[in-house]
Amino acid sequence: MAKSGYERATITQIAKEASLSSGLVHYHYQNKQEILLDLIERMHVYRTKSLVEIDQQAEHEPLAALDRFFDLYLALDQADPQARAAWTAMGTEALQNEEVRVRFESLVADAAKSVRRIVDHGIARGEFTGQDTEATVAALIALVQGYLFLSATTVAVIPTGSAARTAKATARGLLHADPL
Amino acid sequence: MAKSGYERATITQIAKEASLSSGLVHYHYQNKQEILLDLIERMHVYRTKSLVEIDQQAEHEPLAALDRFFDLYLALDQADPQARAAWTAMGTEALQNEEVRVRFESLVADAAKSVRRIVDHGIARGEFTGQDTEATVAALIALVQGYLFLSATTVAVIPTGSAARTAKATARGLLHADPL
Amino acid sequence: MAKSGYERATITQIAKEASLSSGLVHYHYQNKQEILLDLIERMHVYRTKSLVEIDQQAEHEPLAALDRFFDLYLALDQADPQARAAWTAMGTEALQNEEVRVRFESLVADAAKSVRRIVDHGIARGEFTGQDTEATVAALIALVQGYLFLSATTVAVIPTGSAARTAKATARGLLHADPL
Amino acid sequence: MAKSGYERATITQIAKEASLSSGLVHYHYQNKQEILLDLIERMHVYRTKSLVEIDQQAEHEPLAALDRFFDLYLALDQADPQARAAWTAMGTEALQNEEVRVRFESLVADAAKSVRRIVDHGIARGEFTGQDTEATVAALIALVQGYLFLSATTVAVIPTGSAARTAKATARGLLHADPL
DNA sequence: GATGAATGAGAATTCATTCAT
DNA sequence: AATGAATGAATTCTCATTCAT
Repeated sequence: MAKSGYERATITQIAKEASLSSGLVHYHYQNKQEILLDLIERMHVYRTKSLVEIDQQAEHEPLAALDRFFDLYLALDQADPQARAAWTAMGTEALQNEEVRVRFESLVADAAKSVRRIVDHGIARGEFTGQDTEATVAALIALVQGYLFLSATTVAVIPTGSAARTAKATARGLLHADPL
Repeated sequence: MAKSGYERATITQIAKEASLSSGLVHYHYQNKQEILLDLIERMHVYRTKSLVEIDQQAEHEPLAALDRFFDLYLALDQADPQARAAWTAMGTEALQNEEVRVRFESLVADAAKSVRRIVDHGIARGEFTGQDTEATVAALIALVQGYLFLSATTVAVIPTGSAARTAKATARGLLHADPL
Repeated sequence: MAKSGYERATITQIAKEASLSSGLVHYHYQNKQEILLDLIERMHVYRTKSLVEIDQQAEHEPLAALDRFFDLYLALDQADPQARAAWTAMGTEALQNEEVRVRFESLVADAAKSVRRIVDHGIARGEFTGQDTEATVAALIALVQGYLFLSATTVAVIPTGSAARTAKATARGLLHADPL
Repeated sequence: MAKSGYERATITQIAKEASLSSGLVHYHYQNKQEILLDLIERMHVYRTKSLVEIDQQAEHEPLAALDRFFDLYLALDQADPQARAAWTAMGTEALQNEEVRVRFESLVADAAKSVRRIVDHGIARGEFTGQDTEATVAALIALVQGYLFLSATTVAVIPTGSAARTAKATARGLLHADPL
């Protein structure tokens, strides 16, 4: 699904890639959508580990925590490229499928919660300034999602290599934090 | 395609919605992909009109031009909701299809060009400050794309109503421009 | 479906037997069940013609009309064997499928209505005697259905050749009519 | 199989309903058909007990024996509803499957044998009159089978509650026995 | 230009049956 | 005896595309 997107990924291909029979896939998952929902669940677990660490770091080093957040979602070298592609596949299907949308939304909400923690602590510590925290958090999340999507489609406009770096710089500008 | 996405839209449905027969659709378009490519082309024409106006405004009122840019892509009340949905459908298919990707990329490039003009003029006029123009432009485009996508999927995280307003505020913070 | 029953009949087989592609079958029928429902509808039309004639005859020659009724449903030589098999297939699926059940029921109701007409006229003319008309009609319909089913399954118990003749004799006994 | 019919009943469902694993079902039965054949065999044993009693009663009280026969197969309150449904499932599959047909036929033959005994004794005792015993027996069996089937499918035509009662009345008419 | 029936290549899904444990 | 994962053939259904009219 990460490779081909939800629609184009066939059960047969998925099975073959996992060296399974197609029947077995349906033995474990009632239907194709369930595979995607499980993928989202696994993504949740996968990301939660890192987000917990970031949450801890947020308390004392909010700026470093923010950098790490961007690295987690955007850094092409560090972040699992499969995870990036899977994230996009989920989001894409969420556009058409209510059940997927709801689960994907909670994935985004998790990320937003961590960002909010970072921003709150940064402001509390005087490292960031910002009026509308809500809007800032939304902007940072949108930034991540936008970079993620554009780096996969519009190579020329958003130089892929520097998505995380650019995001970090943008965030600093937005939060009036010390520049990179 | 805007309604259901590229994959889920069937030729028969498209034909019915246009009060045509499916055969006639294939008389005018060689295949389904060509319909999408034509849609992208039409989107290009459709957006070009507005972008030309924004380009003109950029010279003397860069901040107002920027606001108008966000309204064009994000404002739920002003922007054509079909256009928003169509944009997302194109982008989604661009993820899987090289030919679509290339055309979609030029759509994004058009938008990026306008933003760059705005930023350049704003800096020249002393209304904006910013070090890395390239990064700023990329950030603003990513912001638009991110908001567009998230407002369609994660209702709770990004309050749909205020996407354009939030984007405007973010941009001001990023460019050190006068706040809203 | 008449040959193999509803479940065992595959769309592919049905298509092949009609020299069609399986896709075309689904172009005309939304799903397999619709084929059966159409078959019931056609059976209704097919039987209605004969039942109308029987209804007319019932007025002046109730006994002859009754004979003709049995011939219509049971006579192995006269009745369309495909129609007999189709009737059984419908009834069988009606056991499991509510939508089919309802339509099949109205098929049976049509037959019952004709039988009631015959019995009523016969009693009015003094050719039949019988106390509980309702029960008699039900018995005659059950008789037809039972013979139909048993002649298809239990060759030894119900000698197939004489189903109609036996039914006629039974009906005479039941109605105290002149014997065959 | 009684619940869903032979085709729709899956081994997994059967196993679950019996609190077994699907593998164990196949340990005891070579294939699905064998389960049905065993069901027929069990039905034979189950019915034989009652038929033996009816056979005994037939000698001295043929009319009462006949009533009991109808109650055994048709009475909604007395007869095991599962047995009724199972009977129908067997019969349905017998239409398509020769091996099942043969076994089901002997089930019907058992019933027919009892009915014949009843009729013979009734005539011998002067309680019944009838010319063609063979035809009368066939009619009574067909009546049972027809009621059984119609009461499961055509609720409106055959009032379910009174199947046994109606059958008894019909039989009396047919045999010129004292009315109910 | 226009229609819509027709095709056929998949796709998801089901399920009896097998088999390692 | 018992489990339940695993297989794979079969089946329904979808849909882009073609084509006779």
